Amino acid sequence: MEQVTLKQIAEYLGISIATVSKALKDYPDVSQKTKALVKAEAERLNYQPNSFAVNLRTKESRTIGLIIPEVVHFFFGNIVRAIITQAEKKGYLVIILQSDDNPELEKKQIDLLISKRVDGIMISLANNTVDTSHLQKVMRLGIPLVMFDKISKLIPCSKIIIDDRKAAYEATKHLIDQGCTKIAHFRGPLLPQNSIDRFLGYKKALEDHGLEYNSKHVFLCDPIIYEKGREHAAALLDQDMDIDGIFANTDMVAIGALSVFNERGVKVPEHLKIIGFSNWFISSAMTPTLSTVDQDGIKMGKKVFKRLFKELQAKKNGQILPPETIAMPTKVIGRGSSMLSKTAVAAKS
Amino acid sequence: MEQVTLKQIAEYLGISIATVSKALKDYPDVSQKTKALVKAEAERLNYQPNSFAVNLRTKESRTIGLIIPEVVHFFFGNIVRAIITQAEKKGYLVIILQSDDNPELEKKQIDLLISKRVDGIMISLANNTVDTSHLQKVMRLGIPLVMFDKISKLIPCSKIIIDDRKAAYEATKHLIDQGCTKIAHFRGPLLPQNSIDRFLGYKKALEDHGLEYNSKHVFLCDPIIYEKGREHAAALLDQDMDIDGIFANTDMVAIGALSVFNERGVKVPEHLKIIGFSNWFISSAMTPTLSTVDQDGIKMGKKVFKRLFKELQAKKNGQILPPETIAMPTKVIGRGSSMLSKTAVAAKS
DNA sequence: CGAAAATACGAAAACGTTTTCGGTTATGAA
DNA sequence: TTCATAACCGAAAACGTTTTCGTATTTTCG
Repeated sequence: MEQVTLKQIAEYLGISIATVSKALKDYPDVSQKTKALVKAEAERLNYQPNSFAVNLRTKESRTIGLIIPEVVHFFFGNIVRAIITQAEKKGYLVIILQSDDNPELEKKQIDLLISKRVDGIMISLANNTVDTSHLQKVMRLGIPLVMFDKISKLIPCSKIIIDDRKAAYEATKHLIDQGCTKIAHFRGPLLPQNSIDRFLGYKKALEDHGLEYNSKHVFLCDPIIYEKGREHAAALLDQDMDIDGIFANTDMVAIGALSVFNERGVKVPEHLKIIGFSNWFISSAMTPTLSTVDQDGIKMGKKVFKRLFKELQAKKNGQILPPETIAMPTKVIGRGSSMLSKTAVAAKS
Repeated sequence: MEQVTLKQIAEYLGISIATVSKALKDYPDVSQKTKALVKAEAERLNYQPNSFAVNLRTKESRTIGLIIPEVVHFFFGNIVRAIITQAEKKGYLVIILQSDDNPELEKKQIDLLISKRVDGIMISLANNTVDTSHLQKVMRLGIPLVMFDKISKLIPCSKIIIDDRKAAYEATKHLIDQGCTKIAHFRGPLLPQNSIDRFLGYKKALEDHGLEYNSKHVFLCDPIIYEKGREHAAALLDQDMDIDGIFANTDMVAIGALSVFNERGVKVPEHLKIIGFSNWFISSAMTPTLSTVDQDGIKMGKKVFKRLFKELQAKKNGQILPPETIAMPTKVIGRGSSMLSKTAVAAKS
């Protein structure tokens, strides 16, 4: 029941603790013979180093922290998954915390991770995080920090993002290409850079294609949930607005809208075309299938960890890497909700 | 940049390390005056105890491990979320590992958690885990272990589950109550107790209501994915099987089937009724809305952590609790895919 | 006033590892 | 044989905390 220690192996073999330790780590100043003996004994006793002691001595925990607004989320879920997998391959364990989009909680969680002495931190900010003092603290302590998806431009750390503006532009352009002329936007909350950029991309696309921008055609979804999609879709119909296309901030919202149109007999895509964002798995299972913007969570998660790992390695060598911002590619996926032809088309971006 | 230690506070105040430590922990043998001084100084220097040292000394990490087959999953996602939240409230951090339904990986991850000296472990087994030696090892080391959802009856630890058999029985009965007489079952893989029990519940319901059980009406979904639902639904139609109801192992499979019926113009629920399992959020957003069995991941997650916490506390007091198996309630949720009336009905269970 | 009891503090060991540095023995060369 | 060198091993410090136990000082009370 009690875990075996170096001391026990040493006593059993009648040698010193130091030699046992060195033998197990293949130090050159231990003979092959004793190495073999020690290793055999360690194996036999099922020795596992006490990581508390190792951590204390080496000052590293081989553990990294991850804070995200929400775990139950197709996009974030994939990121989490990719990060865990990659980290494990490199011998790192991941502590995951969920901020629930609550800046206060986020702050506490950062402190928690710091006090646990994690080697590095990855974070996607809460929607309305404005005070960034907790993040500055992380930087000040020299803990490698990588932000992704929802970032703050104020913090000089590495960031993995997508070009939301460009992606939104292309989603909107897709609707225009399909013949839409009056396009509404179901936007996300006002604060996060994310929703701002998507909104700006939408607006720019309209302007570039000679369509009038009308602020009445922009609906706020805060929070970004299914119900908001339903709500605004219903409003659209009730007010008899002359809309023939919708660019939704997120698939979830688009699906909400879609459900209202299905209920009310509004034909999609004939009467109205709609495109979402994120390419949740479920969007391809809807009727009609939902057009969307593909945003690969797995690739992003990989990138996030890899960047952190690089900074971790650099720190070990006493270096400090200059922050880097990487934009992941996205692509518009045209499906049944925006295209009459049944053949789905993918436009590169 | 360097973290402040007890020693520094002690030197600054000209007192001993021991007194500083005790002052911060409100030991009775420290005067109010010095306590105040120490606390003020600690606050000022932003002291945070080095958890490595604390862990080493106290032999507990205040960290627990969680292994699940898949993070990106509505049900598991909710469980993860609930566990993280509850754990944080009690001062525990959670290390999450994903087994990808791979028994080998699961084994390695258990070893990883043991070597990290987590205080306790929560696990939902991979679908085809048969060798349970790694779990026995956990038990042998006296590490509190709680299994949930996908469990092994061979391990004498606490388990949080649902009564799959009963739930499946009631789902099938629901279809029968709606007038179905030829009911197919899209079942899960052969090994996990889960799918076995759901299958058995289905079979029992048929028999209890005078309907003939026909093994040709049972379709295997392995893995349990959307595509399998589509595949079997298509087969059903192609072979012109005279089926008027489907009980699917999972909502995902039901949604796959639903999409085929939508495409092929099979009216649901008029021609055919269908019910899923798990009550994924998305099931209420489908057209038609999907009937299902509600299985509350959040409640289950809470229960899982609470049980582990209890065992953790007991262990601290040198006790060891007898294992307990808790079944969480489920309930059938009738929606558009199985009921003609638009009003959804919830039958208690 | 003197003894007993209460109060406040600190010395030191312990947790299990890593790593430096010095020492001992064996090896080889002169 | 002698000395330099290489090969191997171990003593000991260090990481930062917690906690026991002893001691010195003060207080209490007969």
